Amino acid sequence: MVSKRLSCPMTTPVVTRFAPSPTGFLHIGGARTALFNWLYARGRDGKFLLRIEDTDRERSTEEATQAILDGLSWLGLDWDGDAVSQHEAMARHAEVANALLDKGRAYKCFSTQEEIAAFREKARADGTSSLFRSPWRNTDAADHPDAPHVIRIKAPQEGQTVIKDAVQGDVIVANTELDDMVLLRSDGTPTYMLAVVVDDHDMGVTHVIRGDDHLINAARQITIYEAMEWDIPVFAHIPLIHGPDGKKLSKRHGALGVEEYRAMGFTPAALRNYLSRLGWSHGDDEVFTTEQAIEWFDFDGIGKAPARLDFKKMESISGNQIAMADDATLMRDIDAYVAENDATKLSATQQSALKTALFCLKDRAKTLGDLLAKAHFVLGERPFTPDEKAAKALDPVSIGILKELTPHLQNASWERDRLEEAVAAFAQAKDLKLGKLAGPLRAALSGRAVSPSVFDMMLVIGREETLARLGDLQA
RNA sequence: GCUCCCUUCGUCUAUCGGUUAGGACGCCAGGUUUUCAACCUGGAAAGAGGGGUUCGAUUCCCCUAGGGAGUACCA
Repeated sequence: MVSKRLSCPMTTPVVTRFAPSPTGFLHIGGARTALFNWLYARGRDGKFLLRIEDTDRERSTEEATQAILDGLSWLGLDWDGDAVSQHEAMARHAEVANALLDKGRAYKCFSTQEEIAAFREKARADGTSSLFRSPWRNTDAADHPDAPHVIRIKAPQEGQTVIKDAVQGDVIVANTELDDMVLLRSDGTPTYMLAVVVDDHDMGVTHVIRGDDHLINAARQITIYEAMEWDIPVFAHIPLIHGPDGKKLSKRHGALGVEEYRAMGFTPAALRNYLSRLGWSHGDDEVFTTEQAIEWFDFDGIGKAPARLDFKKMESISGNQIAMADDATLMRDIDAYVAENDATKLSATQQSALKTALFCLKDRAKTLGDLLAKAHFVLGERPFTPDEKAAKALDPVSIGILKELTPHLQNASWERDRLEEAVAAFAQAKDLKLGKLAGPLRAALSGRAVSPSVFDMMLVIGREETLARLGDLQA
């Protein structure tokens, strides 16, 4: 159920944002959140902004920021304008906290952390609410001591706050559940609650699409919006992604960062397709282009339950995406994959050879690694040293047969149908099944037991090279 | 503890009160086949449990159970 929007979508251009904290690589769950924000904005002619939530100076690193930027770029999720640093807006956050103070919607709280801890302990023992109720909420400024203090929001204590969530529906939170959260710490730095609200407002964010671990936070944030009399954005809290075992994603699952998927040979298009289907659907559509996803994506297709990662399905979608990829894009993906996984890059010769072979490689690979393995016949060089399985196919008898076949190839017209006819005719003449012949031929041409069709390979490498490879065989 | 959210085949999901509960991945059987991949045919496989509301509930409401989140001077 899609709830009513607070801001008017007809007059307000859509602005979404992705706001990761730079404490590590781009998490696969974060990647999906970014993807959803991106799809929503791109499908509505809106803007997709990027904000690095680096207010926690201890844990934030420059490397992590770079890793996130790289991850997003690789995934093809381009953001509008420059990525902004939340940390740099600290002065503005303090300004808003003070404005709230002036409006009487916030107050200085001089309670020490020890006092608060004691309060909570007692509350727990008494079985009463452990939400801290500051004694300073209504104290006159004249009675304020000259001591360190935080600034707290004066949250409503009666009534309820309604989160009109585009995914979860209306979520009602009793205001007795909301505490006077800290806006500005005693050292003058803003808390996350203050910073997100101020930044989202200042950046003109109209739709906040994020993990549902923030659902309750939205109620707290709404109190800030209301105190400042700012427009409340549309919230869309999406369920988190879980590991294959249904548990929260953690180190134990491995494959947490998008770069690991890149290393596994998944293409950006494949990951976009798979990730978009985790928690979102458009009828029975499974394999689709990014353009279609942009066109189709909307909140009403988002489910409410967390989804598990399924590598088998990811591979299947990846295979389909590789098959439907255009050659130029695929070559770029392959290049990046090779550059990252191998010590050496593809030579210009290898690249052009690979390109001519793509037609028979694309539809039989699930990952880029698969594709490359089957491309050995254009990537390798004569003389080919057969791997173990290929060597088995090249027993003396088979080699003898291939030697006999060679002259037939010498004279054959070099077209797919003619080649097939020639080889089939030869096989029949020798009273052999085609399969009996194709095995050794494949081994001779590629040095592998797995490859594209032998006829396609002959077409790709040409007559001269085909004959040369057959000639390399030693009985 | 309290508050909030979630719950359809093993997995991802469709269904927006009336369906033999559909599709996809995976799995099983058969077919096709020059390997792999692909493809074709068929199959097993689901509404957490219990109450309501209704002529009729997977669908609406309540309870229970099981998951998850929040309850910070973390984000």
